[in-house]
Amino acid sequence: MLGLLSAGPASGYDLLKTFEISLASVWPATQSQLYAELGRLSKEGLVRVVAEGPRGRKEYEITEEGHTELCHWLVEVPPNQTRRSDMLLRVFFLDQVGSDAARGYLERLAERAVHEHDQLRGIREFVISEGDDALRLYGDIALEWGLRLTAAQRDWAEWAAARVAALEQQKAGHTAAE
Amino acid sequence: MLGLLSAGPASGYDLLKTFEISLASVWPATQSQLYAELGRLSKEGLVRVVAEGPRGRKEYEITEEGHTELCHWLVEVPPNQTRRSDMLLRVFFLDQVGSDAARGYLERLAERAVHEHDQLRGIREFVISEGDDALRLYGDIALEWGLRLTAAQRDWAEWAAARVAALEQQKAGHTAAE
DNA sequence: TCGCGACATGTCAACACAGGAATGTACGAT
DNA sequence: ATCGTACATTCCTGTGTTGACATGTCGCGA
Repeated sequence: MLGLLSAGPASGYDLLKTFEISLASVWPATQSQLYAELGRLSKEGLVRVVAEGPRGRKEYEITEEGHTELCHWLVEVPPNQTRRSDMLLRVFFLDQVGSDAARGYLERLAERAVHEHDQLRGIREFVISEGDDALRLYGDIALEWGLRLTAAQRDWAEWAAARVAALEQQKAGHTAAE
Repeated sequence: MLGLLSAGPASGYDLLKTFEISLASVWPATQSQLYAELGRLSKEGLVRVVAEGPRGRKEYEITEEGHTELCHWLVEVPPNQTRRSDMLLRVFFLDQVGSDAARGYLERLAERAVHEHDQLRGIREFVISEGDDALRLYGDIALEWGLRLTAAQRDWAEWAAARVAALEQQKAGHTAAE
């Protein structure tokens, strides 16, 4: 919220819209959370209501303290290391479903990665056309992360599927030899 | 829990220990959650108490239904796409702290990635020594994901820091020329 | 002018999660 | 014999999160 407001004043509704198209992919949150958070921030003096519009619209602005707090969080608060990945959790137990289904799972992961990668490429082309230099720099860096991540995921999933296939083969040969 | 129990019967305490050394990095959870989950699973008939040991120890076993449910989850339940990343969220607002601090943040990300990568390499070497083929396959595949992810993160962070530095340079030159 | 869709905020119940405290038992070493 | 450690489970409190529901306003086109 503080980050979004640092680009200029906006209402909760505005922030919600901006949030959904830009940040929801890296930080999912619901409307209730956003409004609740605005209330909290307002009570703590990190944001301030600067105007009231038509339908009860309240326009918020980031305060000095808010900006200080934002910068503090950006560079000083230690990043959260552990991310939860159900995708990887499943891999640990993939031996339970047999190598055929396991290979299928990995192949589907590869396909999904390719699909996501293409989507991101589409977004980048769209964003590039309306570039405004310094402001778009960090958005592009984040996008690049997505591109590299999905590319790595495709490679990995294909590699893993091949390894499973190799073991499958080896086992079949072993059984036939006996 | 179901996945861990599919390797054989165990108590909540056993599962907790196994969990901490093997899965906590991809699926953080606390002791309270694990015990609570066991209770729930037991009530739903997906696990069953097979023996009571010394200190109130209850040994659980996965049931037929539990195993069916596990396999169902592994291959049929659609994976969760959105992962939360405070690291990436910060990148979006990095222009707020100036290019110097921003570059510092990215460089620290690169360092952290290298450190994690080394740790994972250490783990792999330790695991390789006590390999038992098919069983260790999927653990190794998961490990490989970690290695590729951290390598990609280092490359990306270094690339991003260089881009920020380039823009910084360009700006400085522009200002000096005026 | 009527109604629909976008605007705009707020509340609620249910559940997930983190972290820690409370409680107690068994075993092995001294 | 007893003391510390590992074993083993349960409960509690506060906070984060989800998804749905409630409420109402404005503007525009038929």
